[in-house]
Amino acid sequence: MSRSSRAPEASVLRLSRYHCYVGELIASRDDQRLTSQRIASDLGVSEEAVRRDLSFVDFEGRPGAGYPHAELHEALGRFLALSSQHPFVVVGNRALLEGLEIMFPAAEFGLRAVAYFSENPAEAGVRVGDLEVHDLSELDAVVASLGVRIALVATAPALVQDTLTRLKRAGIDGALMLTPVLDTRHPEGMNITHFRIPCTLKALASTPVATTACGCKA
Amino acid sequence: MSRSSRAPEASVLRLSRYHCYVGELIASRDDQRLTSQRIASDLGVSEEAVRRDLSFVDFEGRPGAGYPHAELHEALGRFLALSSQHPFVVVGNRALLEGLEIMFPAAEFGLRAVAYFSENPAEAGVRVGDLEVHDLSELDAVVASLGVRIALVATAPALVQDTLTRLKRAGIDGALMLTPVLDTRHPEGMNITHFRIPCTLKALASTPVATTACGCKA
DNA sequence: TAGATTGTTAATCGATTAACAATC
DNA sequence: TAGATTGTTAATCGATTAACAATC
Repeated sequence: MSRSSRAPEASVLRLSRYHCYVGELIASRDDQRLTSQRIASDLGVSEEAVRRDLSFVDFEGRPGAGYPHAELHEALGRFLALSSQHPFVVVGNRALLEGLEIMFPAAEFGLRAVAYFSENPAEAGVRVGDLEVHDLSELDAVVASLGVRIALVATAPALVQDTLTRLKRAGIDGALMLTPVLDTRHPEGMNITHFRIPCTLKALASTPVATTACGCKA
Repeated sequence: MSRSSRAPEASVLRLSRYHCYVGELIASRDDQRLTSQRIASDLGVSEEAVRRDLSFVDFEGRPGAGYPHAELHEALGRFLALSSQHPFVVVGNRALLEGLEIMFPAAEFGLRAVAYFSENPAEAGVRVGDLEVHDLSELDAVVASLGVRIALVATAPALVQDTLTRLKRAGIDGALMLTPVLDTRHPEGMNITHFRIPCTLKALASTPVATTACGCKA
């Protein structure tokens, strides 16, 4: 059931995991019953959390039965404002774009890279996978024609500020920053999540014995 | 002042940011006074949080004056159990390793990649930057000889479980996973942080207007 | 109906914010 | 000393856990 109040950030992040997860179940023709208990155990969260998270979505489970795969997936996509293969762009260097395709097969997670941009003008025009690499100057035109809203930013640290400004101007309003930058300034009205690789590596070095620890709340 | 109780995870992550930050100040010969207020404003956190976080570190600031750069950096490094250029290994594919060097210049953040491993046996032997790429089968020997403890994992999703098992056996006890996997199982006693790229992209797509939002608590 | 599982409310836990006495 | 800034304690906030009535 959908509530009046907005879902907390932590719930939204878990809901997006459920979306990937259910998508994968559907793709693999899974037909076992899908209950909060099963989701919880597969994803390593508590079953109460699963039910609580799902209560923010405009969708009802069946007491005694669980959640029908297709309807749940559809409802999660609607809640998260996702199309079936949600589009995003990537900005980085050619090698990284190539490597990323192997590490992160977007289609398997219900996403689709629709444009690549290189920070290096010399790399414009080459192909990476199915896509042509564009120069950063083409951002406006390409983004406008594709109607995409989110970006994965993986440029060199020095180019981050400029890249964010360009992305914003081109109409991108959500960015995931893979490039480590200490500075936190970013364009007004843009939604940014930082993955701080160096900080997290240092935190891992420090963490004592650690029996179990997963992470990344944002 | 160092406290008896352990610092919360969120504080450890911020402390590791302060470590990068102060290291950068020192490298750039900064000589302005270093106060909780300045750190807070530069890094986008509250000044109370800065003081609170630093209270876990065995080190005292000077009321009315602030924190001496070098001593603070040294104390943070000690708290986080870091050497001056803390070593880590990376497992992925060749293109990604190359691209990563541009996106994440480790030395600037007080870290140092000491060994690269490719999931693709055909890529063993090639050079990326200053390092030779090793085959995964060499993990044990290389890690043992270098005495490294943390890893950045960026293999294809299908190889993650195997990679983690090998890393653990080789003596690595902390890993940052860049590869998206839904499954949460991982070797006992290993400290793992997941950066969930697809989930975070989906969450960004969903997030409403957003005036300000930074993230990644883990 | 009985068994299973949902949706929601109340209690707990942890982290953040604010306030202030201690001190260079 | 006076001004500034620290370290710490108390109050607030949000998220997680646990418990249970509602329902297929």
